Amino acid sequence: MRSMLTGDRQLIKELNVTAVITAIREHQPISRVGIAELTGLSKSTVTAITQLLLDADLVRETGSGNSRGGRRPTLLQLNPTARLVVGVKIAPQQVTAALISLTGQILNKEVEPLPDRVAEIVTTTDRLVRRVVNDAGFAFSPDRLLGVGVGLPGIVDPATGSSISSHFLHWQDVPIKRLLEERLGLSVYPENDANCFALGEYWYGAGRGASSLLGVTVGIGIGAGLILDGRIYRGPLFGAGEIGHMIVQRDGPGCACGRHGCLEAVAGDAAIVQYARLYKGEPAAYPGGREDVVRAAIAQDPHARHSLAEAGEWIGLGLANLVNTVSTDFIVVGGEAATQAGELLLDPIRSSLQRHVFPSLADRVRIVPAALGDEVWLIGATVLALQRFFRAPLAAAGTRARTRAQGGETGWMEQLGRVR
Amino acid sequence: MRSMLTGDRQLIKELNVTAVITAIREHQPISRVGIAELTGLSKSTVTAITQLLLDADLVRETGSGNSRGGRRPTLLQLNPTARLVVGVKIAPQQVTAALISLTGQILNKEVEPLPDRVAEIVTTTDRLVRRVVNDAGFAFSPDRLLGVGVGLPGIVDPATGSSISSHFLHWQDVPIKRLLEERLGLSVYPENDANCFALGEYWYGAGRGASSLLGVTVGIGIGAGLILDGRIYRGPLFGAGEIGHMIVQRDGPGCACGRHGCLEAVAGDAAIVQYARLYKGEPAAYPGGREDVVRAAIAQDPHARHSLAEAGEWIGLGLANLVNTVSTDFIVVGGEAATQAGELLLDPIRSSLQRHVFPSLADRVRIVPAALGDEVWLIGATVLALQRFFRAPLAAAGTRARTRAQGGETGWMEQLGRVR
DNA sequence: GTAGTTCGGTCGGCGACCGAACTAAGTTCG
DNA sequence: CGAACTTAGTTCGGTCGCCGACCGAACTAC
Repeated sequence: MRSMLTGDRQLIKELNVTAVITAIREHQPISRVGIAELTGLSKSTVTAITQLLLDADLVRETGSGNSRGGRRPTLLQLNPTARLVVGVKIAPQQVTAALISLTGQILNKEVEPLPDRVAEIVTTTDRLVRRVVNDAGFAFSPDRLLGVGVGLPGIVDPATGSSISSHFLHWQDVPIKRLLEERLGLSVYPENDANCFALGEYWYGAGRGASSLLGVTVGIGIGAGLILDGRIYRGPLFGAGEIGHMIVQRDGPGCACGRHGCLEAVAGDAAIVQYARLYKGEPAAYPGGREDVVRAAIAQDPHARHSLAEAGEWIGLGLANLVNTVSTDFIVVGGEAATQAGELLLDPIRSSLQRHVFPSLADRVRIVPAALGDEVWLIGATVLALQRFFRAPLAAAGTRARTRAQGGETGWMEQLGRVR
Repeated sequence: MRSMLTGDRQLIKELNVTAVITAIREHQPISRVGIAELTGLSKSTVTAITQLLLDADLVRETGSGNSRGGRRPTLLQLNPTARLVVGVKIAPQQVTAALISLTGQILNKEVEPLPDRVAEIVTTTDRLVRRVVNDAGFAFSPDRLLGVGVGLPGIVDPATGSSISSHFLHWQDVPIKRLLEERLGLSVYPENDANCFALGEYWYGAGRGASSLLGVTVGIGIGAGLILDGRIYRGPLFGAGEIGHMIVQRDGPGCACGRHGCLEAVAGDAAIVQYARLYKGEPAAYPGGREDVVRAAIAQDPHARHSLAEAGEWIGLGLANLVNTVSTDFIVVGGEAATQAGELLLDPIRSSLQRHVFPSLADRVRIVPAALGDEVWLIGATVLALQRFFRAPLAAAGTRARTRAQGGETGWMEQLGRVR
């Protein structure tokens, strides 16, 4: 029997405790009064909740701040290693694990090559996670470890934590969450890698402070993760953001997915190389593939530049379509190709986006390069575990929940009188 | 100072009262025990809350149900006219207002031609709303009337309730919410018309029971409203769903919006007529425009049919792109052209969608015709006011709120001990 | 030195929930 | 056909998290 959202005291407490923790995380060092002002909670409630957090050693008092004309405030700070999270990235070539603090710092990191079979991947991941914790000098305990975020290519079912399908890993319905949880004894949060990228940039990178964010990765494939109101948006079919297979050219060139005219087919690594060879008129040019093309473009090769511009034109069109239909206003571009090519790719994307987006929106869309580099995947993956602790930056209130500040407008409920 | 989401007793009460009302609305007639099972609330709480609703005459006891082996249950039903809402549609030619009950029944309806100037439109709307309430024999009182939902073309800012821009009405930054509220003394909820269509079909039409829904209207323009987890998704720029200006053909035919290759330009009414004339080889054929083309298609005219098929092909491609990127699984198609042409248009759309959507998603997307006819706009508009009362069907829990059924998994909070 | 301000803590009360016990009104079965 | 059992709904007492009011400590300003 499905159960509707209802509230009880526990809900209130969870709401308020996470509000306090989040206020501390985002504004530390901060006083109790500061928290009260920020959250709208009363001073007494803040006192009580911070006491709980102090008892649990999640928060520490760290000296006192400047007086505002009276008693000096006691400042509170998060204890970043009171709890820890582990981020894992499963890529086509290798597995990486990193131990990460509550403030997003990487404390330890290790890599191993990716085995072939699923069972071995699980074993390798298990070993890496344990090693990365133990070698940093922490006990491997569920009390200390909030969980393990796992970024991997392909579509993941958020309910079961199964990898529904992953082209690159040749997976189909692999219950990766269950497999890893059985081995590790920790909560495991598998997630699409583009979503991890978007989450990482949203919490700690270029997207801090944005209300929503589209994180685009350009490389062999073209992927995107969509953050709406602080949470990953997956959609009912769990494939949201799969921009690489948006069809931008009806009856266009064939794609690995079996259809024609996908964005990936006209702007992915392979297409970039193909364009460059075509423009140059040498079918064997750029033997090193996309890396060669970008290197040549940086060295002023006009054919290579033209090729990047063409890919950027298509990507910009695809992004414009997403902006037109999803109405998002902040785009972060990363991934290998984008990182290597920088403005040589970003500039054509930007100009194409401007031309193709709905005119009245054109000047309200920001598009920026990724800020976090290669570790964004790991950090983003851990956010999934952290969200049990912290509320997303700027997280919108739930469905109907009032934020205390505005208050009014509801009204009608008061007419009902008191219970009993 | 921004205030974070926090909870207090009032929040709990609001949550639970709306849960109870919603349970009654969706499952009436229903017993108190039934509500308790449905919501997860205790019997005693349900008793208390239903007592409040009975006192307010929002709910009535209507006999008793069948025994399940013990005392017979007392059945509760909503009093559909305990509160009323008014739906308004501002279309390019006319203004319509309808008085609607809590169960979505139209009690009274009136139409007037659309005046030119904004001030006159406000006056006309004010008059219509008052008349539609008074003529039905109800007092025009804010206590009785929950509010007025207003559907209109163009982009609406949900925060201020201003019409940011409306092509068809030639509006730019019209504070329609404020203007109407000053006249009416009621809460006014302006909303994009495609969103109203989607909301109406979601609550009362073809989309009942879906978790998310994409409502597409095909006519002069092509629009769409997106319902995610029971709520309208507008996006940071408030233009979400503007599928009509998705670019499906790079450097394609010019569009009224100033760009090239928009879906509307290759599949709107004008394009349909253009195709038909081209196929037939008579530039002056089908003088009655799209209506003539569809009539001819129904009468087996091959050129007209081919023209609808071509438009459907493009629309299916556009929808496939939305499915690919937003990962929605349920599409309702309505609007004048779709209503008139029926399967002649829907069939090509369906087949094109199947071919263009990401293969693994193809058999999981449902696409159906609208169920509600012309009044969907009015009914959908009133949902906006009703949402203060009812929770959306299947509404997902707020950001972090637990639904009681699953319960577990949070865990860590319990370790904190009790407040004080 | 005194008055005023700010910070943080304590205490009592409130109110919404829940569980347990109870009443009410059926059904089942020997 | 009556006792035992079931189910529906109410009442009552208990719990717990929040809030407002008040207080002392610590600091500034004059």
